[in-house]
Amino acid sequence: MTLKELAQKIGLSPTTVSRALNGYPEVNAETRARVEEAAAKYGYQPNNMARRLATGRAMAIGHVIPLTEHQMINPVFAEFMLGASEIYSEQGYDTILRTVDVNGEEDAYRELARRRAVDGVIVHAPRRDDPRIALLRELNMPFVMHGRPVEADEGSVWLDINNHRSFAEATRHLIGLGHSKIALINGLERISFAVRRRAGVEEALGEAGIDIRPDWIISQEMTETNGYAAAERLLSSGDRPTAILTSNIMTAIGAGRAARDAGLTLGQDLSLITHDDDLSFLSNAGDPPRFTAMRSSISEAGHKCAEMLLNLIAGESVSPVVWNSVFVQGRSTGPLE
Amino acid sequence: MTLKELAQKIGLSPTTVSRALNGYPEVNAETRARVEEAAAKYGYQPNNMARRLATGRAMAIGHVIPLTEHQMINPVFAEFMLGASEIYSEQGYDTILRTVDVNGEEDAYRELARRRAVDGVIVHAPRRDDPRIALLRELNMPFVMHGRPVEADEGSVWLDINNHRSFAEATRHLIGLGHSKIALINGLERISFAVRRRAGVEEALGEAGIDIRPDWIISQEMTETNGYAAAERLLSSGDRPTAILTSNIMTAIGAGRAARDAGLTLGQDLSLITHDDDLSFLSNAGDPPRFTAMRSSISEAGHKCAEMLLNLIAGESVSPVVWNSVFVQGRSTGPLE
DNA sequence: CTGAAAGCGCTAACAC
DNA sequence: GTGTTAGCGCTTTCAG
Repeated sequence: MTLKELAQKIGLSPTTVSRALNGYPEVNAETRARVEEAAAKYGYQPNNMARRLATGRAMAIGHVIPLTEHQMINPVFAEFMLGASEIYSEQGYDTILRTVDVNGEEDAYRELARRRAVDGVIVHAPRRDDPRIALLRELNMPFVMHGRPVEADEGSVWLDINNHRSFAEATRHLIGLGHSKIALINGLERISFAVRRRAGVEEALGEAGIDIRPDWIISQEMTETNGYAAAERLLSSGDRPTAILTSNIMTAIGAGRAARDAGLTLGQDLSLITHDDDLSFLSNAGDPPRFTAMRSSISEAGHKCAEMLLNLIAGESVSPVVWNSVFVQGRSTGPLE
Repeated sequence: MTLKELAQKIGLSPTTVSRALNGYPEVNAETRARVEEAAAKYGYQPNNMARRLATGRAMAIGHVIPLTEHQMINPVFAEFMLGASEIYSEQGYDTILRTVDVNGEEDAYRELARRRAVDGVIVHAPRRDDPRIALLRELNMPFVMHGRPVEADEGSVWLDINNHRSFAEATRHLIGLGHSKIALINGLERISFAVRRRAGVEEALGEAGIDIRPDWIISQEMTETNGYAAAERLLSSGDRPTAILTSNIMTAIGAGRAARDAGLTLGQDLSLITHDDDLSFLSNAGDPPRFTAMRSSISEAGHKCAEMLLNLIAGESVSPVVWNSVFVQGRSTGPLE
């Protein structure tokens, strides 16, 4: 069923039907109702290819995922898409995915632009001196970043949680409980959030007059294996931290197990606080230890980023957004609370 | 630069230019050369939207990823896409991704079909009584499965490794080394590969007259945490297995650590063999224990599946493909080898 | 408020 | 071999 056929059925011109269905204001309310009813009745679906050609818009959003980081990005990415998809499909947009290896990133963006395959892209996990920013500007491609660029930057649009504040607060919380030997198992510091988290921790330690021990600040990919290894190292010394902050739940699970293997009881011999991206799949992840967590919902972030990007594409002006993580009291935070 | 403009530049009709660029045989070789040269010179890029409308083909392949399984599917999926993308972009196809939650799967496929957004889809990890098969047939949507359907099924197209044989061989290998107390930490048995792997192990045990111990065959999502827990249980009893087969490397890493924590030395007190999907990111995963592995390359599988699907879409007849995993001798297989 | 007409940029019959 | 002529199904001026 094409627009033309539908128009014939109800004795209107294709033009009017198109306008009615696309919410143009000049259409008579009654006419619109009639059109909508008929469209529903005949199950009319506009042909996207035709619409794309006529409007010049691709009606698609691109996501370029470098495989190097997919261990970290992937769980987050899937959850992000869940939220973003809601907006996309609501508005009839498709998601175009390009998985690339280390060196394929620039090419992928260039090709998307050249082929006019997408109207805009989402950039995940901005990095230090991120080359994607300049590239996308050069390509004149609208983009929204999930995460905040490290470098001060006028005019870019992003959504981020308040990493600095969250980690400062968590550290203050620990200090308030009486801790002074506090370690951080952070993500890779070439990604912006990790830089900010570290700064937050250091700020809180500084305020309290606690010396920063460089060997207690660990930066690595956030996997369970790495978390285990890092915590094992931290805890093996006689002079060990009494509290550990971790940057995500996988790391925390690893660290928690290392603590147990070292004969320590969480919430008693060791405090563990983790940032938790609230990934839904974790309900399946066995029975990980639970900690006081700073939660932020990735799928909501996806939802919001998608909204921001579509607004940007529509020509509206969009400002960066900072969300605060919610501080949640869980089990086994102790020892002094 | 449009086709028409390009045609004018070289004094040919748009038709001829189109034919030359699209490899139609009737074009004069010299003409074609001239066209190609001009296209390169002016950087002509065909407008995909127009081509799509004219041909009626979406020039896109769909991948619907249910989030429930993404813990398992995701690492595999990213690697798969790396291989598939090569074929897709070579042929000018886009990848359309839909991430859905538990109940959104059917809707997603229906919508892709209704909006003619894709020319075909790849179905990942076929399940027992997989509803997607009937659905896609109903929708008349070409599809290729990565993995083999559990139920015998005429006419469906898939690529699978020889799960049954691989696991049977690995088991025979262990038996040949003198083992008789062999456990399997398998994936979820509602996914087809796990059913076949179990059957392979049981066949080899049966041949050797070894009784199957149901409590030594464990079926669960393949995560490091689960692998640890399962191995811990298996090894805690006095009557413990001397060899463990695991279904993927994450599980193996977990199991390996459980063994170590139980005071066992791999390749001496315990043999560990794992299937390894050859995920490239694992080079970053710390320093996991290495085992005798049955390797299969997921990115090659993606490459091949994409090829099969595009052929299918082109109307060629395509048959299912079985690939053999390569059995690789690694470190620490012992104890008797 | 509605309609007629002209494309969007390409492909595909059909002629020559 | 190459060109001419119609579209693909929609949106969008421009009239009325």
